[in-house]
Amino acid sequence: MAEITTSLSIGQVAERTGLSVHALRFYEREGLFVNPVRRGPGGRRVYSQDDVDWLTVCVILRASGMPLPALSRYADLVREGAGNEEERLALMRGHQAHVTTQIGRLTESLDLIRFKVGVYEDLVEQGDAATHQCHAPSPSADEERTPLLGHEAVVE
Amino acid sequence: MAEITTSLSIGQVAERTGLSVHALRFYEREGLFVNPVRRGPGGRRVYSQDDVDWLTVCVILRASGMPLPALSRYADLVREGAGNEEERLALMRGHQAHVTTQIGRLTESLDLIRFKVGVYEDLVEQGDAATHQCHAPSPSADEERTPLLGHEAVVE
DNA sequence: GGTTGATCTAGAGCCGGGTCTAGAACCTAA
DNA sequence: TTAGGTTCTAGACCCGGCTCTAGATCAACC
Repeated sequence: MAEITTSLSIGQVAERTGLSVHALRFYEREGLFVNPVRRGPGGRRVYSQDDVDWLTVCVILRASGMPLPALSRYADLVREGAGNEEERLALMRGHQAHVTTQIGRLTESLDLIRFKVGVYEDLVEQGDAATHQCHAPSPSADEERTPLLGHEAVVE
Repeated sequence: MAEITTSLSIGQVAERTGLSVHALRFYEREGLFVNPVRRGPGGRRVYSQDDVDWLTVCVILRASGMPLPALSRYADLVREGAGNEEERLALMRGHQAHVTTQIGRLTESLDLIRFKVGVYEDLVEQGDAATHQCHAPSPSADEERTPLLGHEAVVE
């Protein structure tokens, strides 16, 4: 119970959230804060630990692709207080679905990428062998077709 | 062996790649094509099935976050022909790493999102119960702290 | 009192990745 | 032959999400 309320400067908040001071002011303009940012003497912004916690959540949601308007809407709901949990739930579920499909897409892409990495690993290995053993021409045509994932994938 | 070489209009290619005709012309300007796009009488673009295959790969790589300059570089390497497989490998491995860490980040974010969804599900359920049974006050303060992922997560 | 360094505001600029427009040319089909 | 749809080029525009600038103010230290 030593610290009543931590008060932090914009620079300190930038440090501990990983956001730039510019981004912090920008987020404020965009209405991403739940509580209006307090001002100290001289008109400087004063942040609390709660602000940092909230921003930490924001950073995670942003990193997972939540657009600023959604984040701003979420902040609105939280600011309003209890009673709108259904809407918060809907918002979060929407984002959850979004992230889940995004992970799915990336994982699919990774199949292709791994396939290509495998192909080039083989080619490089063969190339090395040819260099050292002084024969073995490059493997047929440069462009051949190989089945992958149901459709045909060109091996470039 | 019926079709010698498929020739497709820009509209047809747009249809089967999911890219817009605008995007196709834009990609061409950006140097994303391996072979210069042929022109038919009247100066119209003529694409082959190979172009479509290549574009399909491009679409997947783009969807997984490969930036246009990297894609353009990759196209350069393929255009150059055999002999630069090490560099293609490096490029693909770089992108693989990128996608892998991206999936990791999203998965982590999903933990937070799922947590929040759970919290709101509970709150909504309690709210419903309160509505139907006509008592049970809202669960303590709106802002309480709950441990999640090592750091403290605010439940808004 | 002077010199840093952090902060302030308002607004401009930038980057990635397209998207759209205008005005002309071309290609069927009726 | 005329109308509709497609395509052409060059270049402007847009959107999201910051980032940076200018010019002023403030706080702290020597």
